[in-house]
Amino acid sequence: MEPDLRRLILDTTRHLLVEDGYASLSMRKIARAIGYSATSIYLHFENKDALFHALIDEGMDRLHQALKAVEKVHPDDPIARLHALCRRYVAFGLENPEYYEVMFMLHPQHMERYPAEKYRRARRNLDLFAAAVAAGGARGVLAVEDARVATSVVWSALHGAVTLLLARRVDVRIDEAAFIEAAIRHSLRGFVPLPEPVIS
Amino acid sequence: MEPDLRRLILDTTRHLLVEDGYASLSMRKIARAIGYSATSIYLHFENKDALFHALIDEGMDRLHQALKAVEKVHPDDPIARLHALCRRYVAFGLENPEYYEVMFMLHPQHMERYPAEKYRRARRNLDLFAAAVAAGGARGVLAVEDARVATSVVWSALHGAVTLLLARRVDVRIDEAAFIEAAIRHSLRGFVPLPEPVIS
DNA sequence: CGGCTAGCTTAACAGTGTTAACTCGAAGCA
DNA sequence: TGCTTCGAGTTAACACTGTTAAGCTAGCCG
Repeated sequence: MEPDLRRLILDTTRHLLVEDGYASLSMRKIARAIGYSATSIYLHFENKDALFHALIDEGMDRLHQALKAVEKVHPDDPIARLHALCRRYVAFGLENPEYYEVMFMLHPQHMERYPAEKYRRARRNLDLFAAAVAAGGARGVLAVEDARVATSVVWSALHGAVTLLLARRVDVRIDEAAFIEAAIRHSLRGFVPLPEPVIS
Repeated sequence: MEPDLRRLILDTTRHLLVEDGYASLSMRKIARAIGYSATSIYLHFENKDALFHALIDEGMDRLHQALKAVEKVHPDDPIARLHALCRRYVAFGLENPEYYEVMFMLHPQHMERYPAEKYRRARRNLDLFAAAVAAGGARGVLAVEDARVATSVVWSALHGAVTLLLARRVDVRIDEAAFIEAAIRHSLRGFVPLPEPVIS
């Protein structure tokens, strides 16, 4: 009956994810929400994991679009570009907690491994950071030893901030915006070229 | 019959958590492992959440002991102390993924909120970091604006590294130890005093 | 009309957290 | 000793979960 039940399932799932969270989401609940029986979902997705993988795909695409948009704003200033990418990444995580959770926080234990073939899609997002880091390194404005490692380190810092905020583990007396800005600045300051190693 | 069934439940739960992971852990499975009926667990713990809260308590204590041990090694060098605390924190997370998960990665959605009264216990661990950060700030060897924020920022970076590693999201071509060391150094370098703001 | 198929359904299996009601033995006490 | 109380542990049940097997049915093709 429905022309694109798959599309309807995905939208409803995302919607329920926002409303009730990942923990309480069930196939039967999704089915109830769309007015079909639970088994209909299995006609469009192999299982619950496959459904979440599809959501990861969409989330990665959305993030990529968001990051690409800010990337173009600073084509010639790697530091400003990196700063903007960081802000956008954290903002995306906080604006789309349901996406962020399925994209980056579900463990291999919780979910069948995200197919390796699809990892490339996920890596595109990291590549935008890597390009800015490498450009800054090449231009000498950022102290970068290994661009690949440095990129992961920055990502790691952003990921830590997002996840702590989403899990509400950050001291409530700290202003959220101030914390985010401090985390990003702190991470970028880790790239400041030093005359000699101060930290041994 | 059993002199301390509560103790047995906790140990078995931790054991199962290590072996099979959080996702596949059930009250009935725990009960089967200890040779009691599932409902016996409810005589010692209000519900599954309470059982996990007890595990959080133990994890926080273990972490505190680990951090206190390294804290005493560098009583007069805030930077070295902070560095050692960071290493130990990450090591703890990777050595005790099951504890780390229930301690810092379960969402309020997944679990009844960890009681506010017990948060103090959790905060003790952060306080060890805060003391080192504040000491470094007072001594002028670390550039610290707001010690509370700075402490959370460092913690956030460590948390990001631990969670990405546990979720196996870090590029497999990057050596784990190198990544950890880079993340910690990067975070500490964010405290290097600067003559003027390079990052606007 | 008969047969096929796509799309959806119901029924079922084995599992989950949790509650209510029960058993049963030990302890306390008259 | 006999009776009661109590507490630790039990079974049975409820309302869920993801998933599979089998069945139904409307529409299309020959």
